[in-house]
Amino acid sequence: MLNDTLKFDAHNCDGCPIRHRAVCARCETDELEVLEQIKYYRSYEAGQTVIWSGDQMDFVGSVVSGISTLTQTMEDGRTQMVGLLLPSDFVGRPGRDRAAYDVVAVTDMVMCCFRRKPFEAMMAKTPHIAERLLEMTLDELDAAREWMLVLGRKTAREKIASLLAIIARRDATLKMASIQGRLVFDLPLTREAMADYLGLTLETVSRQISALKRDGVIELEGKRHVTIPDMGRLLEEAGDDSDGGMLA
Amino acid sequence: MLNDTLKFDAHNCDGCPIRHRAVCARCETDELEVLEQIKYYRSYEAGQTVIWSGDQMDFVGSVVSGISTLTQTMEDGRTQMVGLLLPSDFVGRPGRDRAAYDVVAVTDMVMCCFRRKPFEAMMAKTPHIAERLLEMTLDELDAAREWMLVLGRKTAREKIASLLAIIARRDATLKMASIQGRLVFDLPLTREAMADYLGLTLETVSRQISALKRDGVIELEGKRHVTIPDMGRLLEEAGDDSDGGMLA
DNA sequence: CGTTCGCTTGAGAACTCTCAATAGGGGTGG
DNA sequence: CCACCCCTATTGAGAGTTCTCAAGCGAACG
Repeated sequence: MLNDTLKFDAHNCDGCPIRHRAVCARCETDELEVLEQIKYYRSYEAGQTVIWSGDQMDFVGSVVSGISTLTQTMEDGRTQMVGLLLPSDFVGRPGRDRAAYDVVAVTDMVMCCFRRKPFEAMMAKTPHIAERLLEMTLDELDAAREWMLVLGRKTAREKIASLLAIIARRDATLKMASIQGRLVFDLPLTREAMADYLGLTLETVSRQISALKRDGVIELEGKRHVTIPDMGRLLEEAGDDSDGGMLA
Repeated sequence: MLNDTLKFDAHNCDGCPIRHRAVCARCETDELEVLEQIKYYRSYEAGQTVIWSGDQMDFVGSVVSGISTLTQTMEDGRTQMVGLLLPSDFVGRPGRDRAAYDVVAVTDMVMCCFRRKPFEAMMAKTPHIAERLLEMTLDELDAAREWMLVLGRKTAREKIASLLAIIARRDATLKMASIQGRLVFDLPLTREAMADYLGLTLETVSRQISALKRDGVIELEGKRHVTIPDMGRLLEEAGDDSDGGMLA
C-alpha cells in the first residue's frame, strides 16, 4: 500500500501526476511551496471508506491516483452514487466541517490532503486556488446535470451505454488516444456500483450488459475487460448525438 | 411587464431585493458602484424562453424576481429539468460563451444582467464576487446531487412528496415562516413541468398528487393552491428524515 | 359559445424490480 | 493439488410500477 505513496516524491509537486489538473493547477512556484508545507499523503485500499457522511472533515484534498465513489444512502438502504472521483478531483468542501456524502475507494487510492483550516486560510490569500476550484466545481455541476438527464429520462439500456461511453471517453483521454473508432478499457466498477450510479438494480445492469454484448455494441473478455468496436454506435445506443455527446 | 422593472430603482443596488443573496452579496459599496455601471435589467414573460441551449451567451446575470427552469432535451424530445432558478440564482457561466441548457421563464421574471466580458474582467479583480460565486456553485452542486438521489432511487410518490417539500420549504424561508407544522403555498409549476423535474410523465404526477390528497398528506384548492397540514408527515412520505431533510 | 389548455382518470402494455437458482473465479486450507 | 467457500455475476419467472394511449372535465379566452 505504502508503495503507491512512494511512487512520487512526497514533498515535490513538480513530478506530481495531477499537477496540471488539480486544484493547484494554476499555482505559481512560490504558491506551490506554501502548499507543500501543509500537504500530506494518505493511502486507501480498494473497498476502504475514506469518509462517512456526517463525519467531521478536518481535511480536504485531491485524488492523486485511483478511483473512489461519492454516494448518498437513504434510511432504508437505497443508495445512489452522486459522483465518481478520478485523479485530480477534489474531495471536501471549504467552509463545511461535516461530510455530506460517503466517500469509498473502489481501487487502491492515494490522496494529497490539506488540513482544512490552513487550506481555507490559504485560499483566501491565493486567488489562483479559488479560481481553479470554481472552474472545477462548475465542471462538476455540469456533469451532475448531465447525469440528471441519464437518471431521469433514459432507459436501462441507454443508461448502461451512457456509463460505458463516459468511462471509455475518460480512459481514452487519459491514454491520449482518439475517442473515435475502437476503444478498449477495464471497467473500474462492479455491477452493483454501476447499478448505484445508474439508479438500477444489479440484475438489470447485468441483463443490459449481456444484451449490448449480444447485439455487438460491446465485446467482453471476462467480466471487466471491455472493447467498444464502434464508439459512434455506442453513443447512438446512449441516446446521445453520435457527433458530440456529453457537453455542447 | 415593464412595471416589474420599475418596482425597484434600476440604478441603485441598495434597495435590491436580492442584494444580500446574489453573486454580489459580498461586494463593498465601491465594488457595487462598478457593478452598477455595467448592469442592466431584462424582463421576461411567463412562458418566454430566456436562452436556448447552444446559443451564444453574451451576458450572465441574476434572477431578481420570478422563477425559471433549466432544462436539457434529447433529440427525440424527452426533456429533463436540471435546475429551478429562483430569485438570487445566477444564470450563465463565466468563461463559457454558449449556453448549455434551455432557460425558460415559468412566471414573469426580471433579471439583473452583466455583459459577460466586463463581468469576467471584474471577477478577476474582485475576489468578493468569485468567492460568492464559488459558494453558490457549491450549493447548486449539492442540490443537484440531492436531486440525483430523488431521480435515481425514489418512487413516484416519494418524488412528488420531495418536490412539494422543497417548494414548501423554500416558500416558508422566503416568508420567514416556520418550516414545521402547517404550510400553505402556490405551486409555481404545471404538472408537466413537475414531470420534467421528476423524471415522470404528467399522468403519473397527476395520479400521485391525487393519491397524496386522498391520503390527507396534502390539501388542494384548485390545481395550484396547496396546504401541507403536517410537514413532518410530508417528509416521511418523501423518504427523508423527518427531522433534518435535504442537507445534513 | 366554441376552442384551447391544463388536468384527471381509466385500461392495458411495457419496463424494471424482486426473489431465486446457478455459474465462474480467486483465495484458503486441508 | 484439489476441495471448498465466498464473492461477483448471470439468468429466469413472476410481480409491481410506471408509461402509453385515450377519453373526459373545467376554467379561461377569444
